[in-house]
Amino acid sequence: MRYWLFKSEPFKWSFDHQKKAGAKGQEWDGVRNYQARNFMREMKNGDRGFFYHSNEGKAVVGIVEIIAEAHPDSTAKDGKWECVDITALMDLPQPVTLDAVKAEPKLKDMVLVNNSRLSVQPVEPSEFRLICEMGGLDPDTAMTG
DNA sequence: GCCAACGTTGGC
DNA sequence: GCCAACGTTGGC
Repeated sequence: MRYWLFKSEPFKWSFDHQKKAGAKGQEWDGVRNYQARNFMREMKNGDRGFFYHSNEGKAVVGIVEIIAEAHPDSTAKDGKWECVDITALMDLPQPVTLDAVKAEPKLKDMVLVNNSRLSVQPVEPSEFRLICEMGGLDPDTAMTG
């Protein structure tokens, strides 16, 4: 099991939208960055991820689960772009802001801090656990429950 | 709204 | 294959 982070501008696709998509989930389409695509190719069903609001909010707001592994992006004209499907699992009771992440020395190596433009990125299990705790969420429930 | 950082494109 | 020009992302 690996852990990830999905970034979205809330006015385009927010965690509320994601929750309304329900258990059938939604394609994480529109990614046109090779690094991000390659990470999606590594994802497995059941992997967990953070849902992060960029620009407005700038905070980790919820937990998602991968429910379909990489497949062609239906919004791409050619076949080289792929995406996964994700479903919303739960909210973070307290969103964990980018400021809070930057203020925590244990999180200084997060991709979120060091490569702010990458929209799909891996998260270390220790980082995932800590952010769950900071957000008031039981890490075991969020990570495996 | 600005701009730094980064990725991509295209001329050579 | 290099690199300048351009476009986009996202923090501020």
